[in-house]
Amino acid sequence: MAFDLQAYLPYLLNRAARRIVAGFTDQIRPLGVGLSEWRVLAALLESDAARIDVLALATSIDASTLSRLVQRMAAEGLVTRTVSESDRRAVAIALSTQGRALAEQIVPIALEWEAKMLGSLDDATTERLRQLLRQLDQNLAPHEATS
Amino acid sequence: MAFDLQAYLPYLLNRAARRIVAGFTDQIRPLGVGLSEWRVLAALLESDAARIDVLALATSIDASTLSRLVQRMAAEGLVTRTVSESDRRAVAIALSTQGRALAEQIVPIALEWEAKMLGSLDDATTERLRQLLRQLDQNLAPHEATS
DNA sequence: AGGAGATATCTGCATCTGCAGATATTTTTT
DNA sequence: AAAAAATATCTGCAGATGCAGATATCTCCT
Repeated sequence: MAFDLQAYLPYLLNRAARRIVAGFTDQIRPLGVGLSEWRVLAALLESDAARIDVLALATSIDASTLSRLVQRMAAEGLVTRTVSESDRRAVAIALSTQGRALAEQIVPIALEWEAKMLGSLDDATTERLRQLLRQLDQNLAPHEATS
Repeated sequence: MAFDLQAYLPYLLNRAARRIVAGFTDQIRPLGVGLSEWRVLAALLESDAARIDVLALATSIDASTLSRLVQRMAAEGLVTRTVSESDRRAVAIALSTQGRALAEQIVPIALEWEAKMLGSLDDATTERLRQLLRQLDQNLAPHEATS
């Protein structure tokens, strides 16, 4: 049976993904955050006061996981949790001053790792890669409800 | 602070990877195997009677995880575990008849998902992608011991 | 041969994660 | 307005995973 795991694209994709997660995570651990925390911080840098479900979408983290994560981050003083006025089921998550400082401290590290991952690829290739990854993601999207 | 998580390559890489894992895993679950089991089966299709550490390298699964995984797969009758003659620390893992049949049953499903992921990309682009992913992986490799 | 160090695997443990099912609140139906 | 359905978050649970530290065996040096 002909099957070459080492040439199988989903495997290669996973391998590269795990690799960068491992390296980056190691580097930010001393700052007291893991990958998921960083994703939340990064997402909040863009749109502050986001709800859990919005954050879940932005970070690709499951809402239940995110719920617990955000609780811990709030306890650590990185974010604030405020019950929404208009919808008391919802919680608005925002960066605290400390959280923002931490996020801004990590951004350059994240960019370093992106650069390290890309190595000597030129800008055009990088852009092509970004486009390809988005395409793959879209091809795999649960279902295109062409409503 | 300018940072766009949605354009950040490591994130995109992870997202695509998780997506295909989720879909593929869902599809093979009825067969009683998860992603890791499949990786082991696939690796064994190529080089039978591999040791744990070799399998760990081939599948990117941690040796301790793999140890437990292989024990379970042996209990399920998918693989055989044989203490090596020449080195009694080592264990040779091989596909059982049943394991091989299962592996060969999954191969076409795996290829389907690869195709689904690639969508309408032509062969040249696919090959380019494969090359890029390998490049990224190499750029991130722990350390190039150019011994 | 005897011991130090390397190697292969296994076990303990602590964490992360996601699904399924609660709970609380809002919106839509009737 | 009451009931039904939808929505946002949270909790219970059970499995996967990886690191660190055992354990067993082998290799090399003296």
